[in-house]
Amino acid sequence: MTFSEENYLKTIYHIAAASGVEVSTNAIAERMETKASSVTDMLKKLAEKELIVYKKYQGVSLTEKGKLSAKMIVRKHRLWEVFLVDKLHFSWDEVHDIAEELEHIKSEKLINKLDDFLGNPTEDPHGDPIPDAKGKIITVEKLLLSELKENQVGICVGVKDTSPEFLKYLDKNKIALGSKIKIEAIEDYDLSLVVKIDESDLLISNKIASNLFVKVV
Amino acid sequence: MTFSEENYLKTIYHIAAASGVEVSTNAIAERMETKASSVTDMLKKLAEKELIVYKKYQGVSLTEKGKLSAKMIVRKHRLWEVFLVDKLHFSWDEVHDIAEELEHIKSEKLINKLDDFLGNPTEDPHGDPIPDAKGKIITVEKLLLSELKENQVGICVGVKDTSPEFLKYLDKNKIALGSKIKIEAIEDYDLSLVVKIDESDLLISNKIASNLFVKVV
DNA sequence: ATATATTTTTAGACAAAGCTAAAAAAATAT
DNA sequence: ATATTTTTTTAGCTTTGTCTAAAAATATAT
Repeated sequence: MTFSEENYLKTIYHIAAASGVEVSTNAIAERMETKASSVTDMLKKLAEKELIVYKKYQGVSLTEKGKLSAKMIVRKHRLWEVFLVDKLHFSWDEVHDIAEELEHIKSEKLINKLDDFLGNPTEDPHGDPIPDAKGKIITVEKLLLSELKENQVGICVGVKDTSPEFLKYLDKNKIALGSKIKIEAIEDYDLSLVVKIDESDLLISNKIASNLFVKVV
Repeated sequence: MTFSEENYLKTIYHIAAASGVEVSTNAIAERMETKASSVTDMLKKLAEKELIVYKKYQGVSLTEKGKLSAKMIVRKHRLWEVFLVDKLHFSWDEVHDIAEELEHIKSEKLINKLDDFLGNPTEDPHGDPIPDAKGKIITVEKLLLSELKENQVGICVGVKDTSPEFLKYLDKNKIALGSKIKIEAIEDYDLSLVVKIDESDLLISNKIASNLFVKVV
């Protein structure tokens, strides 16, 4: 499989996971910052290889084979992210682009040895689950911080937006995976929140709260 | 720089290091298992980018810029090999192909952090020197085992042939970097050697001895 | 010194993956 | 129900890196 094929597969996987339905040509094009015509070409190729089910004008879905391939790419991406953060001490906002390259290294033995070396982590530095060697994914049920009510307490378990900008904001405000977040007050007008992060108070916007996953305690 | 350009540069670097003179189109083609016509095309491109000096029919040499680029690729290759052997416990005959892929990952920060993580090694698992971040290479003077006289003692510091076949032969016979090798006798007829590896006797052919680097003690 | 052999380059094709512009299909609006 | 808009596909072109076959340059041998 080429890098390009792998990238398409991964993109389709992510969009499908988020939407649940058939994935449209335009959705893929937008996400990959490419043209719809290029996407159509690639879809034909992936269908030919039986990695996706494709009917003209009807959008695509992954076959079992395609889904497994996609999960293996995601597995590689997330394991490398753990390596970069835990072993090489990169910050969580720096690792995505490098992992985008590392995820294409082709050696099952390598990735399984890396998995062991890292202690078989189940989540990457952003709280996203890491599929195991068979593609199995353990999902923790989690809520957006914006879904909590006043006085509820959550533990930060992941981020929805993984952009460097958002991650840097979190660093700056001492919010990390594992942080205890209590909703002190919700402002009706703009849905902004007064929260207690571990022991200090902070005012955060609804936009921030809508991109933070928490597990209610 | 593309993967392909990097591979050409690295090949030219290795051939030049071994021969010292201009590198011929055919030598590159042979080493890369490609056709001379493909090489010619690429040479024009690399010359255009001022990575090599190329005059038609006269062979090529690396510019300073090209040499530094090549060294950085070699640096990455060898550091990844150390990672694979030291941290992931691959054997030294397994790491070359994976490192061929990893050497193309583009992040200076990554490679420098990896270097630190590995303890700034100066040699890869085959005894080859690892260029530092500036391209500086520390070379230990070393001899081929086949150049020693009877009763001389050497420490194995590297291999000339890095093929899996040769490396597996060495493993099988308990020869590793650091092994103490004493020449007990040299057979005039075929130049085969009776040697003492650490504490046990072994008969090895001249071909083996011509691929083992030692430092005389 | 000339003929032969080898090496290198050129010319022209091809596959992969992208693009633009135009055509076709599907979705939406009146 | 028809017209308009949006989405998707097709057709044809570009670039990168490869190839084969033929031509040109260089090296070798007689």
